[in-house]
Amino acid sequence: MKHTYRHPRPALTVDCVVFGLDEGDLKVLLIQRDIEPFAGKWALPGGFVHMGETLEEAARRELLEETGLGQVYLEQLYTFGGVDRDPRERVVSVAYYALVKLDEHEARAATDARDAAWFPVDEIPSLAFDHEQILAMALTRLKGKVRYEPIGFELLPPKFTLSQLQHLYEASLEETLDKRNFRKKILGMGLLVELDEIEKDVAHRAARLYRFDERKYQQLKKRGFDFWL
Amino acid sequence: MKHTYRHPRPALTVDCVVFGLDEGDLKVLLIQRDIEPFAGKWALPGGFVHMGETLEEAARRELLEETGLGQVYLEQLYTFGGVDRDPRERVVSVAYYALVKLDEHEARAATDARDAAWFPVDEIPSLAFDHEQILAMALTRLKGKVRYEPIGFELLPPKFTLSQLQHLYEASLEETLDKRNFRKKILGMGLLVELDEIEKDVAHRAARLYRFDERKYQQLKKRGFDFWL
DNA sequence: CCAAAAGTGTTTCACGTACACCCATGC
DNA sequence: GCATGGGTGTACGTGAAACACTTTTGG
Repeated sequence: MKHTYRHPRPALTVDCVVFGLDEGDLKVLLIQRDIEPFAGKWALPGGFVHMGETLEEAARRELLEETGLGQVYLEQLYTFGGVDRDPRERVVSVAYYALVKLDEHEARAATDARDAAWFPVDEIPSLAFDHEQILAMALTRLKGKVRYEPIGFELLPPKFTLSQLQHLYEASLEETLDKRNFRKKILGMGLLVELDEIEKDVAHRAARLYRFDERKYQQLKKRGFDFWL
Repeated sequence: MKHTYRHPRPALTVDCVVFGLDEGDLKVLLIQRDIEPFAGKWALPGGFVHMGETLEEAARRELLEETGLGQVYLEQLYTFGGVDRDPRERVVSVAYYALVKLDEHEARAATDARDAAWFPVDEIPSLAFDHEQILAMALTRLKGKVRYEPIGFELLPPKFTLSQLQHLYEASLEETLDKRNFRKKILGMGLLVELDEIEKDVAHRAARLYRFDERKYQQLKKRGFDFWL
């Protein structure tokens, strides 16, 4: 099947930066390319946008096909339109970033034909195309956004300890936080529900578990509430 | 000349939301379409991305061609990929927003064949395609960004009064600010240079003129300075 | 002299920040 | 009993917010 147009067109792709939290370490999901160009190199999961799907649908489809991940938090990052991004032809790529609860998805991460693996954000190998630039922008964005929207919870399991939450913030903000001040502030927002449950199988005093109260957050947001740090 | 591909491709366009400040009123530049679809309707300036140019270059070119504006502050906003955005065929559009010093450009705004005009942001007519949605997002973004980056100065002439600056902030934030607190804060940042000049031709006490010290801002930013409000 | 906007300080209160020790549990 | 992380309160200082009158100029 051939498709002909009066003017040449760039190809259009989506690429996804997938963040996950592994024991307090922020990681990114990469796949190893099995075809040229850049065969053997690591790259962000992504692919061509089909005619009948929106950009976000394309991103979700690629994510599912290449990494087995469904039902993730997904947000558009930026569109990369450098003329020579791809050595074959002009390709414009709409980049998304995703936040996933790693423990729920870890198993299926490497199911496709291509090799997929999680890399700590400070040990990223050299990447194909301009994917290093995309990843850098995603990190900057995550760092900025995590401060004023409670998206961090997308990286944690439904039930979590305050220490886990703190480590998440320390990892994404790249700074250490004072334990008491952190707890004061986060509990003061009233968005966490204290559960009647504690950690298990830990070699020290077990911590209380909490969950994020999405419902309450939506209510407060309507009334002009600002999440902050 | 025909161009043939193995798979169908969306067309790729750029659209620009151009903001200008007119006597304290925030305005947007629109052009009236002279061809179908939506002939006669107002729309954002924009057009197709050529093969040899980046997305930003395309946006600048369209801006120059359709509105005569060059040398403007330009930043990518979002990419709109709804399947039925354009009734003719699949078109994905990368939206940009621009900030222009209106007094320097006003004259040439309506030079092209198409009619161009500035509309106050609260009196926008019904727009072609999904341009109302794009405009709404641009306003939200402007409102958010103006708080933590000194982009507002892009809307003012090189020499301005503190009242002009305050009105700009009041217009983009949609809230009123206390005069004394505003002056204290903005002068406290040390980013404004007091000039040996005052307003002219005003029917009341003339205000002192200031200019923004771009050089100093770049220095402070390197040292981790945060612009705020 | 009147209208219109320019310009100027102080007080109050909330919140961010710094800081150190005891507790519970598993091994 | 010891190692490991869990959990808790106070004091201080900075910065945001509220608030009203005098000054200058042109008409």
